[in-house]
Amino acid sequence: MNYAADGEDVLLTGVTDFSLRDTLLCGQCFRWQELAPDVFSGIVDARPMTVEQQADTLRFRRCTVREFERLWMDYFDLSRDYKALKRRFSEDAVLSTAIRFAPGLRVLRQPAWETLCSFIISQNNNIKRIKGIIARLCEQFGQPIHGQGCEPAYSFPDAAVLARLSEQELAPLRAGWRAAYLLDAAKKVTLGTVALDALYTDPIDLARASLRQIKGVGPKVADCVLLYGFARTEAFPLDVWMKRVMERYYPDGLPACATGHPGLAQQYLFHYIRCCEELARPVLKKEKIAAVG
DNA sequence: ATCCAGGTTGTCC
DNA sequence: GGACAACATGGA
Repeated sequence: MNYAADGEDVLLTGVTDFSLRDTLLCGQCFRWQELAPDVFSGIVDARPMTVEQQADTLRFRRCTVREFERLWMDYFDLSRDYKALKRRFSEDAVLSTAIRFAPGLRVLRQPAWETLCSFIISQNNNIKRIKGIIARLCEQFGQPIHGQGCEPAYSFPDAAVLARLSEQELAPLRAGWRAAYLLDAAKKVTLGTVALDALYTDPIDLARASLRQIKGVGPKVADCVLLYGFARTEAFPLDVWMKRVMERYYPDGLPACATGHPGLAQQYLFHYIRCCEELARPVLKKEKIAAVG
């Protein structure tokens, strides 16, 4: 893997084990938009970006090498050895299948506060609506940025900004009961009751307990935040889909080859089972079973 | 109309 | 500890 300036862009060549599409569309992030096949625009840390993939090259449009190293290298988890990781995971048959289904999947390292809010919003919600709520949150309360296109872009609002707002002021987001949870998160982060910086290094259970002081943060949301916002690959989000995976394939727990990074194994399994949902959906609902007699 | 969506909370036992 | 309804929105 090599990177260098190419005109106004940064060009990354020899990229392996990487799919921009699978990585950005698998439900771990909510602010990227596919402009054309394999061309995505999004905003990270108040920095708008358009990225495109062609085979084993990635182009970061209008980007300096310095910015690439400071932000995007980390964000896309480009330093991790996925090849070695996948080799080890593939000792297990189910994981091997899931990896072959989406070999370019990666776990992003997203901004912590944004990730916390995003996964509070995600609870009992669907991805399309999650994206809508987050978009409105940024438009209403974020800072306008001059983007790369003509449309105005907005940063993700700081915790301190949200902490001043009332539930009524959040009503236009149409976030339902989650609005109160967002405000509680904003207050606790602003006051330092929950110190986000410590969560990069705290023992995982301490980090979980810290996040769970926030109303609306239960075990699943806490682990999503730790995995996607802090690269804590020991975290293992158990949502409805992963519960089906565990029930169906791993009644005795994850295989030994996944120890150490269950969160990364989760990523392949989650994507696989969600895309092949006919394998996972319950055959019949209770009512229908009753009706059939 | 009813069910579901990357769950959590409060309230029972 | 586990079970279970309620919670707001919007799409299927």
